[in-house]
Amino acid sequence: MASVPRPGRPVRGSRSGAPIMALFDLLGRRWSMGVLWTLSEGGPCTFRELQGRCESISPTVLNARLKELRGAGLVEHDGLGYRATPTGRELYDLLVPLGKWSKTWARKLSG
Amino acid sequence: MASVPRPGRPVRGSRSGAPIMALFDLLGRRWSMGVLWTLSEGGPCTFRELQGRCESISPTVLNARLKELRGAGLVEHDGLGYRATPTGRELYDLLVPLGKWSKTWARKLSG
DNA sequence: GCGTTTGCTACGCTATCCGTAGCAAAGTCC
DNA sequence: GGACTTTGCTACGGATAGCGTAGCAAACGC
Repeated sequence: MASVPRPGRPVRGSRSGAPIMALFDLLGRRWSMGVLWTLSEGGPCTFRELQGRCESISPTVLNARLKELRGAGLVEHDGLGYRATPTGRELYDLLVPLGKWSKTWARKLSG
Repeated sequence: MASVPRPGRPVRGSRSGAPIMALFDLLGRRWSMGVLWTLSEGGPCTFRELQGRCESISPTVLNARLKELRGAGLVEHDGLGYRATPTGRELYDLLVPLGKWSKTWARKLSG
């Protein structure tokens, strides 16, 4: 499996390991933001339900993304299932404006 | 080449084509956010200089990302080179908080 | 016991990404 | 005019990441 990108160490796309590049490396993987988004919006849930919420994700990739997000301290797993950590919540809060913006973007593209 | 994700049409990861999922599809590709970030931070520049700023991107992928970002109306190309469009700027402005946040995230992970 | 749920892995295939090389078109200089 | 450089981009072959389907071991419910 690919290693979990961590700020301060060289990551894909940056020898310096600048935090933003480490973050982009982490989030710039298929389904990374989608999983965090879905988990934060819909609330904590099991692996299988998360798979269901993300209509078309394969368990292989879901598991990979969850490992990475857990390694990055954004998602955690307890007896009841998966949930966003407070840190993951923070990041989700920063993604919310993207959700709003994407709607106006959609109008621009179609109109 | 992969098609440019557009809101309103089914995209990777969402049959509904919800704008946010189309955006995640677009941004959740290697170097997508990095290119937009680099272009917005450093200002307009040529293909080759952009390649230089992104230390380790291959021209194949840079060209693919640029086509997608242009198709999405976030980047444009004139006689002088590439630049972020006003829309691309808007999106960049939403990414800036991620840059700030990533620094505290980095401290959390290392400390 | 027996069925269900859960988290996850195995497998083979496709798509994406990689580095290196190089090409055609457009300047730039003399 | 002709040589040189810059620019945007493509070709190629190999490596990595992601895909869908199937299934397994452990934990639970009854």
